[in-house]
Amino acid sequence: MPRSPGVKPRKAPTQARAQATVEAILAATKTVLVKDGYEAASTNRVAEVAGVSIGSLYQYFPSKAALLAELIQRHMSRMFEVLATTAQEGETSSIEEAARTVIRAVFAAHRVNPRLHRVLIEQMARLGTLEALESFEAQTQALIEGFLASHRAELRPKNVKVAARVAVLSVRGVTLWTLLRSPEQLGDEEFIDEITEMVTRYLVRGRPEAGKTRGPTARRRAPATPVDDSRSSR
Amino acid sequence: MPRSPGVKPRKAPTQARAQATVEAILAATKTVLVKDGYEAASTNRVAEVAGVSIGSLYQYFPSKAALLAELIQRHMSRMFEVLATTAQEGETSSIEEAARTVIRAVFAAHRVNPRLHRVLIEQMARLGTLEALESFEAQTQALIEGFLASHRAELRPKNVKVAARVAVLSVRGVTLWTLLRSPEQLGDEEFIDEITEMVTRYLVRGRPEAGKTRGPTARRRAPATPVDDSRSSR
DNA sequence: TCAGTATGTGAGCACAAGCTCACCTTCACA
DNA sequence: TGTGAAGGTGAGCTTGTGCTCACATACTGA
Repeated sequence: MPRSPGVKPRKAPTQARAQATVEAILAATKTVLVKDGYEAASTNRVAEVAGVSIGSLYQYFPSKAALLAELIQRHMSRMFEVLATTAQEGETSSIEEAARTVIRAVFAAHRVNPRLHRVLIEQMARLGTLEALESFEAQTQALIEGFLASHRAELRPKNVKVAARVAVLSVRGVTLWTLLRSPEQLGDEEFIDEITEMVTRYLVRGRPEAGKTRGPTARRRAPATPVDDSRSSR
Repeated sequence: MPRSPGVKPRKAPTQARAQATVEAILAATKTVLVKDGYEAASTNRVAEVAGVSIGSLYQYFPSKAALLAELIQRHMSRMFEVLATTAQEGETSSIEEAARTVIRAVFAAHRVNPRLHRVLIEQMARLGTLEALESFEAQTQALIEGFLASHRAELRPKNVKVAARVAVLSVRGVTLWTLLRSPEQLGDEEFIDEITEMVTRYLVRGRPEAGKTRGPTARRRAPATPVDDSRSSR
């Protein structure tokens, strides 16, 4: 079932003009994807919205899948940067603090243009093995493993590798499933805190009963969603 | 983007002969889905594999989506039964025991024909709002909430509703993401134990340092996968 | 036995997708 | 200033889809 025939860009644009064309195509892909979903996002439609001829599109992307692959690729890179940055910032703080920061950041990242995220995730599942994804997953794994290793004193599980795997998979699983099934919860601070609590309790040694209670957990809301999800359709 | 036009069965088969046709069609759908994925699963193909004319197919299913919807529907029902049964069995045991049983059962259920599961999940994401799913989600929520409420003495989080939501979402998220990204881990007992540990630590009050250590956690394997995934292709 | 309903058939329609290719335009640079 | 490469065009081919419909056959019950 996993095919992925010619998912790589056909040729790289060298002139600025061509670069602009490629960007226009990708931007149009996003737009159409968000507006009409994957099914309706025909290459002809994308080209039209990009204000570019269908021929030009196929000059740079050998197939419709390649379009998606590139988008996913870029998305993953940005995601990893967010992770790397926050993880690095948390290098000196406790596991709990770091976990909170990272989880917050991940949720926040998914609040940006959730509709696009959704489509990308669906397609990730569909495209099967995609090196971009594999490598992202591996990098993330390594990153968190490194972090946990450097906090071994505080860490409860004896096996760092397993701990990292569980933590990464959980957060990713929860984030994506939340995005798919109840995206509005992506901004629910109480929910985010609870996820943090769960992960922290798993990771940290000798956690007291009440945890670091962060004030009354009245239903707070995350700061105004940084929506890039402008002109959402329907 | 979420459409779902005519996803309900067109008419119910009354004679046994017709019932058989419907079953053949659904079975063929599964087969084709597993073998060739969603894209390649054309209605013509399904009818052919089912040994039934395309007209008959459309007699009972108004659209291709209806086929998927029925499959998902049935799948969800079975899933809920598994949950309900194990949860009921665990009614008298500790949260930890119950959690372990339920999580084990869920993972086991996903080890059966993972390829089919995968396609169904992908389509779940795509079909958007599907009452079957909503209702399943709600029922599950209620079930776990009930269980936790009846174990309030042992429960750490003050808010039962939130606790249930977090637990359900986590387990579901992890299960599905594992299925999608590393299905081989569905049989990794150590992994399952760790997930259980995580959820338990979140749910249970005053958990000791080492937890109920279940012997050396050498990499054990789940009992031979109960594969119905026969003649898997490629 | 036989009307009337339930079930089953499959050629083929309507349509739109992905993609090609023969051709034109713009650019870089000797 | 001219030439080859890079960039861009879009009519239209091919393919295969989801699905309909006019019809044939099997079953049921009076």
